[in-house]
Amino acid sequence: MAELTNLHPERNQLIRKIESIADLSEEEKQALLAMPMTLKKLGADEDIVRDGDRPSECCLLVTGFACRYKLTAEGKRQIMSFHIPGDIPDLQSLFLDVMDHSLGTLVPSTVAFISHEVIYALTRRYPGIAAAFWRDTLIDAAVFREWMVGIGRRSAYTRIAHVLCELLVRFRAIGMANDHSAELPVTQAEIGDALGLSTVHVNRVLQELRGDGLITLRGRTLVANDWEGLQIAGEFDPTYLHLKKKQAAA
Amino acid sequence: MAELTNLHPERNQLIRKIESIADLSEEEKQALLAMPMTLKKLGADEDIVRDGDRPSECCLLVTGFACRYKLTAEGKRQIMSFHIPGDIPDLQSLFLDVMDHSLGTLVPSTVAFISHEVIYALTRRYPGIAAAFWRDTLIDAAVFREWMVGIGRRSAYTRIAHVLCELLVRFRAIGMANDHSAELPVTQAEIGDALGLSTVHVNRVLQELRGDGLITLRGRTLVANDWEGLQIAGEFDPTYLHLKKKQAAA
DNA sequence: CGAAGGCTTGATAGACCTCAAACACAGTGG
DNA sequence: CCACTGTGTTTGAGGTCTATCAAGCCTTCG
Repeated sequence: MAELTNLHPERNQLIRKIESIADLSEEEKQALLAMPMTLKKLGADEDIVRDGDRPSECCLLVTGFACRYKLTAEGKRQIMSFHIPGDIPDLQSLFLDVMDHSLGTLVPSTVAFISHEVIYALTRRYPGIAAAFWRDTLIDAAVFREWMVGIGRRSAYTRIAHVLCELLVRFRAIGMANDHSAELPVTQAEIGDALGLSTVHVNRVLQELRGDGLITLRGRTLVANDWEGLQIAGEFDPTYLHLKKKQAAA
Repeated sequence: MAELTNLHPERNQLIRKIESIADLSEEEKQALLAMPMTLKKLGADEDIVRDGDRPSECCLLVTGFACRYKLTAEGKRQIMSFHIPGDIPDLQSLFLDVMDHSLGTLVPSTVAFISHEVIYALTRRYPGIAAAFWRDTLIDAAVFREWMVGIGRRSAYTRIAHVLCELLVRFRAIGMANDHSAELPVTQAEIGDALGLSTVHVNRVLQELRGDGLITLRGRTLVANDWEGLQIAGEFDPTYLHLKKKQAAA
């Protein structure tokens, strides 16, 4: 993934992401780079698509950070996934006409919209792109499964260690983390909404993780002081991310 | 879906299932009916594929009941989905080489194995089949999302009411439930493992649901005495199942 | 009929929640 | 430059939902 043209930084993000999970031919890469898309800037905490919508385009996250979430009847929020630049968080809308959840930004972000028809055409013409996109949605589901185990069966301590591991690995895969440190784009409340915990409890467990020497967390900067230990504490095994070899752990 | 040939009951299950979520041309139906597959009978609580495996075939559930699950380090089990006849629970193995979870039966079942190559060939030749299968895996993910909300943010009472609703609707979609009653193929322990609850607590909440006149449960027979009320109690909205119109609620 | 699995019940404990308030820090505006 | 505001973090004190442990009971089925 060395020399991507710098003409379309938003497309390069996408290529980098796809190449972290699948192989593309040169022709397929060119086709992706040529996709028509319209850019849009958004502030923090803005919805991109809402539960109940019937979108006719998919959203590529170019910069920033986003999440998918649902609200319960009593107004509680469950975040179901975090998304980083290069992700197409609502790719599923290609075949599921009604949104069964919402997609929103967590920090100021830029997104690119690509019409369903363009994507259809691409997948019809290039089986490799279809396979890569399908695989992407399958990995999505794999992450849901992993989170479900955490929320259902693991302690708050383990769960929090686990997301921190996941975020670090995923940031590394797109070059947004050095070694074992990264800028966390999420608040403690958002971590709570993702893991089914209260903000207060997240805060206390975070202190415990610090006390155990696993992490330091100053401002938004997360450092895994003991990467090995953090993985063990979080029962973290990156297999479920289905990254191509190199990108994985270490 | 009136007159399916009775020559291959295992294939008809599949067609019925696919037709509950997508449209198939006559030619595509014939292609599915012609797929080579090998049948196998299994007892209760037997694994079909295991975490870590690299399967070269997919499994079609013909009769019985199955679930996908993971075990935590301490040996706790999280069930991530239930599967009914017609489902292909490990379709994701088509593009994710390593299993990140296990698939097992809950009652004596028959399954049919279809090689990945056969499915590849079919999806390459028939875009409609590819779309239907892709859509199936996307619905899978939609169910994961819904469960995540339940486990993370809803009370045990709501969660249990919710699964009961889901099971009833899905059984109805394949003709295995009359009105608002069905044979539950799961134990209370399994419901607990699916919802992140202990067996004891499942039992107590079930009694509460009975006490509130929402259900009766004698042996394995579940009756939703108050279907409306049960849906409200479970905050159940079948949209996330993405069934084609007719099959949905009522 | 006996065994085995599943269901039910009671008592106790603990993980995590809720409420409430104080603190820290960054950005805004006078 | 310094109050002023707003978000996010931290701390304290209960409270509760759900887990765990331990029996007893009921079906089902060989």
